[in-house]
Amino acid sequence: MRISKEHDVRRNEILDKAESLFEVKGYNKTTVNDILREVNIAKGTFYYYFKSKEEVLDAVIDRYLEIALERAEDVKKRTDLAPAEKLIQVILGLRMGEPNSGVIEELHSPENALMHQKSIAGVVLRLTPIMKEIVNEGIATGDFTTPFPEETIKIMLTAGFTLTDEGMFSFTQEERQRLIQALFYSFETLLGAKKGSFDIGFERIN
Amino acid sequence: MRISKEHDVRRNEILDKAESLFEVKGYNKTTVNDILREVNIAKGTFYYYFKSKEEVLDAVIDRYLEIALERAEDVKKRTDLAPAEKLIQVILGLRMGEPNSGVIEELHSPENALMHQKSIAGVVLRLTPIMKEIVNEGIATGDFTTPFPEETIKIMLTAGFTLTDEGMFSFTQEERQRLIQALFYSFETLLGAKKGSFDIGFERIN
DNA sequence: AATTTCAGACCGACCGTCGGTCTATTTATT
DNA sequence: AATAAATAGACCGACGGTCGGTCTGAAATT
Repeated sequence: MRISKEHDVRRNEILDKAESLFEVKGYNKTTVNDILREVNIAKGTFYYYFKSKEEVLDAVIDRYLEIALERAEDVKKRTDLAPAEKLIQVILGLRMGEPNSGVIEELHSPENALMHQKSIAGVVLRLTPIMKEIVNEGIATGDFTTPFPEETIKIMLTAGFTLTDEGMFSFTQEERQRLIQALFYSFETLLGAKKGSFDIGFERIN
Repeated sequence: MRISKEHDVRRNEILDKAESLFEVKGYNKTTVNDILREVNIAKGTFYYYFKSKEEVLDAVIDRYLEIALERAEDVKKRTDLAPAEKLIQVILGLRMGEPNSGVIEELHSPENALMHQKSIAGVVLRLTPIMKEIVNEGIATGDFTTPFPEETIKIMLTAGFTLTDEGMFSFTQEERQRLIQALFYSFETLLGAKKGSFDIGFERIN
């Protein structure tokens, strides 16, 4: 039996199922055949929409990044938040290392190394410009002072993204909270922000 | 024709050739058959020494880490260096992101994602304890002040390792130098060290 | 209104490659 | 001679990807 659908509908079906499979079994262990079974299509159909399994991964990550970027843009525009608070919001919006939230980070490392790497690269490349504008605001208002605004952002994004990845490092609840505290404290320090301006309550990270 | 060798000799032969293949073609694209051809052994021999291709990768990385750790221990012991200078030495000893130096970082990302991830995890896990001792020295002498010594080390290691990976990000010569400056500046700042104590001459990074 | 044409969605058999297994055989050790 | 260690390479199954072709609905032609 043959079911024909609109291009974008089918494409998104594939993306949705692939995404959840990647989350559950990891990218490596997810077979193209797994995806076919889930979406109920034939091999040919899959390769009609994507030219490789990796391209599906790219598309999945892209979709996630698009959402994150939009959220970040919204936060940037707000006038009721101080620059520091905006940065906190943007970072929390990434929901780094939190299972079942976005696309990223499940299971043990070998399965998801590629997904992890592509995610970091994407986040750093695309989120840095927006965050840089926020930091510049902060510099203009005198909230921040730093000789390396852009580099500071990149450092904090990579470190945060990698260290909170449960597939790479494991920690107790306390270690995790302490790490997150340290990350925000470091951001604050490197930006030369007022002490305490990057403090977040525990409720916000769990 | 059949050539028999001592266990460790053969094992290291495999490791050596695998390592250079990983560097040249990347881990993913390097076939077990490639390794066999290079070492001139049969499949059975390979799997007599290693139970999987991934185990070879682990062994290669482990060898690299062993060397880095030894260097770090040596630096730690020295009495002619200030803590800050010791940390610089340890980090430069990693030769992060430098092609053809250690095992790590060649080519484009997808091929080496796993290698990269395992390297970071290994470096962070095994190097942090040693660097922590050095930082503690610095705290004792009053050179450093920080509420998060261990976390600071981890942040700087992951950021440095990832951002200088030419397989993930590309930069011009100037961008690269500026990034490295920023990394050392950040380390200095987060450790609360005296300004300029982490300054390095350009000669030392090229 | 009936028929032809066309494009794009879809199908699944097939292929080459690759990591890994199995068992036989040779070499070293005692 | 017996045993263990090392080597060999034919073989296997799974996987990503290809290819030739089919189905369907809508536009164009008659």
